[in-house]
Amino acid sequence: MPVATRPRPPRQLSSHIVEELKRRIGSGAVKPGERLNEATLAGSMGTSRGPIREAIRVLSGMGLVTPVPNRGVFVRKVTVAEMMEIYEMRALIFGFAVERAAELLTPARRKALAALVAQMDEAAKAQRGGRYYELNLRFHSTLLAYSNNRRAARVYGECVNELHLFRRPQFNYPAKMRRSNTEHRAILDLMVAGRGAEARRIAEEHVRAGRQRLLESLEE
Amino acid sequence: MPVATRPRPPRQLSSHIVEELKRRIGSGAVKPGERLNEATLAGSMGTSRGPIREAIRVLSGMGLVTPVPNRGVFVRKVTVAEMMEIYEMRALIFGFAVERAAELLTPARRKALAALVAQMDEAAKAQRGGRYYELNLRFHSTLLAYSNNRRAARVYGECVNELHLFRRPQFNYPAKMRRSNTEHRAILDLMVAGRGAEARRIAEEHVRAGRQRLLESLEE
DNA sequence: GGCGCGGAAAGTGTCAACAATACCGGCGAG
DNA sequence: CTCGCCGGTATTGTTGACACTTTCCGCGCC
Repeated sequence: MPVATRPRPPRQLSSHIVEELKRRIGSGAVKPGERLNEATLAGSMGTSRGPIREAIRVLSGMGLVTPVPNRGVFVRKVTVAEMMEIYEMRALIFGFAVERAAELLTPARRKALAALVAQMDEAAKAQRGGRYYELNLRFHSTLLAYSNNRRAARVYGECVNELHLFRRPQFNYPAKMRRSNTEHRAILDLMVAGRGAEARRIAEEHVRAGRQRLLESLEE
Repeated sequence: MPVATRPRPPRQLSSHIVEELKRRIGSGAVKPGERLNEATLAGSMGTSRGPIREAIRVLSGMGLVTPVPNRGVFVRKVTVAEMMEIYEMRALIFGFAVERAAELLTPARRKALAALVAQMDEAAKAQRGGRYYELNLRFHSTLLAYSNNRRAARVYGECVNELHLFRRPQFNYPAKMRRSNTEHRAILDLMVAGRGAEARRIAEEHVRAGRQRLLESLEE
């Protein structure tokens, strides 16, 4: 009986499996193009194939995996061309969100963003790439939240998720972190100054610059 | 044996169920906020609950329905506020796509778009609202395809899907159709003239104008 | 030696039954 | 009369078993 062997109580819903699978895909534990074996996953999750299949269908609806009839589902393989397209969408939406967030900026929000930038400075100084990466995600998603457009935030989140695979090993060099954070500060300053349109332009360039940095690191 | 009683061979995959459910939601056969009963659906589709559940999970991943643990899934209720947000996204992405499509315009593509505009003129003259609606969707999705950014096309398609419920009963008045198509022609003309940035601005306004028209028709 | 070909193995697609949970009555106490 | 308790019922969550398809490997044939 697996009752005693499982520390956590039997999960109430298959949504936990979705999270676990997203984590495995995002962390690279399962690589793009790989097939998800239902029986194996069921074994490793301590459940039956039913919930696994349902979780897989959720991922399929989100476009993270592509199902092939009678052959199984394969984790989405993001080509470089697709990556470029996704980055363009990210730039577009992020720029939009920055301009909106500038219009809707409050003192509290301004403080929260400034705090994040300061923390990123510290992380860069301490050469803590992982921490910077995490704060960077938070900074961007916070801005999206401040745009008061949940739809935009959702789409942006999906783009970021799919770029995870490519972006993980970035930000190991302090120079890159500093340059990136300089752009963050420029965006925030322009927002505070009420120059939303300019902030938007810088924000778009910021994302495109990130794409360029990633592209160069891929070609090595 | 159901072999002889079923005209179509037993469906190969639950993806047909997904299509059917999307159709039912899009056509208003099941209304927003309504619960999807697995057993009932299974009966009406002539299948078991398993495939139904999987199809429902796909819709859940796409955000068309929201699952509540132990209570079932409910079709997404789009509030007016959310509709505004989605329209903003649509305007943003459509404008972006128009500018890109202008850069990538070829004679063949130009002809295809012009043909659609001409057909919409005919539909408007014949007061065929349904046909105009369909052509209108095609015109927009064609432009998205011509932007050569599949990601943008996908997100745009999702937005349109969720707006379906609101937009269906539009375009019953010839005046609205004509005005809408005038904007289409303006966009295309600017694209052909190589003035992509202006086309983009008009395209954004075109979507926002559609939103405004819809908003007014809702307040009656 | 290369090429189909048949059959076993693996894996997905489907189903019916069981367990667990939430809704909906009525009933009694305060 | 209202509030809380308590069964009955409907519905979701989960499981194991079975059918079907694809894949792969060894074998015989050309």
